[in-house]
Amino acid sequence: MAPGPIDKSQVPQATVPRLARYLRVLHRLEREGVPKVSSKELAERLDANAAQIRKDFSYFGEFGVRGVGYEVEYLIDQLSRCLGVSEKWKVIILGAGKLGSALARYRGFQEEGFELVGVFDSSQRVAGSDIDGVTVRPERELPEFLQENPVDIAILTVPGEVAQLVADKVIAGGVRGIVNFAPARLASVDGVFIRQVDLSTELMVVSFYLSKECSPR
Amino acid sequence: MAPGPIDKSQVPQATVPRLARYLRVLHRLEREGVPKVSSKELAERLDANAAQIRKDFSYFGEFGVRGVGYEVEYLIDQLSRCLGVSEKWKVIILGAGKLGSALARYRGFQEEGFELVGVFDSSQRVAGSDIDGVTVRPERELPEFLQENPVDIAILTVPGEVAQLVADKVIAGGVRGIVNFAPARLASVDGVFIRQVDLSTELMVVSFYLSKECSPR
DNA sequence: CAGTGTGAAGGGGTTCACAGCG
DNA sequence: CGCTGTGAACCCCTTCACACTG
Repeated sequence: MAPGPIDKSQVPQATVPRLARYLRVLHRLEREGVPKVSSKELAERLDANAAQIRKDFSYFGEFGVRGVGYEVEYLIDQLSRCLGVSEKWKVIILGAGKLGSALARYRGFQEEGFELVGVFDSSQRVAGSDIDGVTVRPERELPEFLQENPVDIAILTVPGEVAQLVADKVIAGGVRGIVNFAPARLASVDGVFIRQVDLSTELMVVSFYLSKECSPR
Repeated sequence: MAPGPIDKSQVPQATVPRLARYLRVLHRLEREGVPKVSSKELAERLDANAAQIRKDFSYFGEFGVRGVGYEVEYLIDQLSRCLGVSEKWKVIILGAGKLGSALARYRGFQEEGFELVGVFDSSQRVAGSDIDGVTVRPERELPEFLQENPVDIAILTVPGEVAQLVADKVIAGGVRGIVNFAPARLASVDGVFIRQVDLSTELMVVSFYLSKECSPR
């Protein structure tokens, strides 16, 4: 692959979440003190296809040594850079309900370059309370907060009915990335990346494959 | 499409989660009192392609009336049956941590034919506590519980290190479907459907598309 | 004649197979 | 000689276009 900046539109969308998974396994290998790894070994750990892994890497550069494999630490550096997790991203959570506060307390996000700088909720009841050191603020303070504290990514865990409204507010406040857990499609906006996550569909997918058949009538 | 039982392997994997989303929009239309809908109208609500929707339906039967569209209630019945959510599925949650208890309290699951019959946790501290009427039990009671109460689906929200261990236990206990939120691939087992959900990758996907570029070195 | 149902075309992603290199 | 990097084949899925029908 040619050197120089990579055109992201050339990278298959399906590749991106896989890179994140590769990175997780690589971190584990690093902790285990494994210095190098082949695409075949990685594939076994992930039960994936070795060629797939090599091709995914190839969109970004040549990270391996032919006949040998990949140096774990070097590969982690490269993939982190490709995924953009070497940068420090400022994150806020909108909606301190069940899911929102669960995510706020989740360590995993913090570990990979994401810094939770605020939690907002419309309810007066939860406002002022504290989630692992981050204060829950009333949602009406959001515009002012965004003006004073530039935020990169917003996680939406609000009810579906207000999701679009809240999304509009964070976008107006300069947020460029949204992970939406609310069961509502958000209108797309130029320059803003929106990722939809549908937890409630997951059980139905399982239900589909479990149910014996689905004959008409 | 021919009548009679449908072969699930004929249905594209990508179609299944979409059916769940169609169903959600249809339920909203039902609540709004809309009696019928065309694939074009559905497509606008979902921002999807109308032909896609029609093709997805076509794997299961002919649900519409040419020149008219689809009757909302009838379509809901048909899609529910296809997805298997007309049946009542018994669900347990393994791991009453942040995410586990958030999911346990989540109403959405209950509404679509899924019945939460148990929550289990390895910690003595949480065992005995109560989440919206469901008692959290110590994990060692799991085998006995599964013997007395047949369970269809298990939701895994345990730490990654013990996920495989816990999965083995529920499979041994007769569970045939697993939704795994733990950041660990589970070994596949014949006759058991496993769905992997990776929350921690979602932020990285956003980070990828936000970061300006990823030039080598 | 409007909107469904669907064969066929098109595109994207995965897998193969092997050339290339350490 | 072994494993990477990658063009090409393959496969799955999406989209188009239109025949079909209430």
